[in-house]
Amino acid sequence: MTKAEDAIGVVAALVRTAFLVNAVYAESAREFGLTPQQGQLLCVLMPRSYAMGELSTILGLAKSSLTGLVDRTERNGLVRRDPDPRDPRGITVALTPRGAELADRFYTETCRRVDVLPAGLTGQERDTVARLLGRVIHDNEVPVVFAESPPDHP
Amino acid sequence: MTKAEDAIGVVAALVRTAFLVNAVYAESAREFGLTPQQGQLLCVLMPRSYAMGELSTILGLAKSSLTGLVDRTERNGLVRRDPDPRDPRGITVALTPRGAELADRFYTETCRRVDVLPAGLTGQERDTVARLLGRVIHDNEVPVVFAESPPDHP
DNA sequence: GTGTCGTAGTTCGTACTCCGAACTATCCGT
DNA sequence: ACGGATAGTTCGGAGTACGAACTACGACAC
Repeated sequence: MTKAEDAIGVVAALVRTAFLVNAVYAESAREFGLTPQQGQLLCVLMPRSYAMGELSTILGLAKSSLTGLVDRTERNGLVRRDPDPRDPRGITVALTPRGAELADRFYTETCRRVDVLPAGLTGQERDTVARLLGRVIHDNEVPVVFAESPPDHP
Repeated sequence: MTKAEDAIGVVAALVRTAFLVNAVYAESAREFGLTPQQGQLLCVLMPRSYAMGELSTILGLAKSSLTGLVDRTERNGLVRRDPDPRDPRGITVALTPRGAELADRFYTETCRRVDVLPAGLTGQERDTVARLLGRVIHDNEVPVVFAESPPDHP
């Protein structure tokens, strides 16, 4: 049984877990020569490419912020801007081959690192956490900033 | 029952929850005229003051990064640098009255906002999440960047 | 006492993040 | 063809973060 002094409320549990996960995410990105934001961009683009406006919504950034992020990531050769054939104003951002390869490696390694965080939980407890947080994510319409499975796509 | 397609693994659940909580935290800070980092600094300092080196460890920042953060927060009149009586080299960072008042309000409001995220869960489910994440936090020795209860102190 | 080494914080230069306001160019409805 | 929405970019400014180099002091040895 958990001692009373160690008990914690949902709110603190969520905030502190977020802090932990962020730190791990940032550390993982760092070792791939990525900033957390650039890593996140790569992860979002793994399944498919998006327009700037879509990315802006998904990542929760102002469009002007995104321009810079894509600029820098593009300069690193990881993403590419393609014109949208249907609308001359629009562009779509896609991973370059190098970006896709790096995204895969970063994603895999980050999964590995986050996976060990709940190492002290039983398989069933992990499932419970996944299921309950899954509901929270669903209820709050959290965008897919981190996919469930890697290149599981068709 | 959750549909299979909605099922999610622990890793993605943790990463996406972190994303959600961060966004809420940042939004809350913003409305108090704080950056997330400054808000976090205030929250850490709520129970007591710390030396720069301690803060550096707690927040996971390089000491040089912390100097700037404390500088800016100090410039805003929210924290104060006091000399450490026991060691002329050291200083301790403490909340000013204004900082303490703002920290309280920010903390309370942020709690309120994070608290509604798992609104779709039953009381028991919330307890389960709190207990399991509490173990993860404990196992990974996550510093108290966000306290359990507000000014619960004597 | 006087080295010498470690520790506490700061400074400096650099790169990145983020925003809002203003701007350009194009789409779309009338 | 006009006028209002929409897609992205540019610009200026504040903040974040790091490592390397530096200052100043404590602590231990001799």
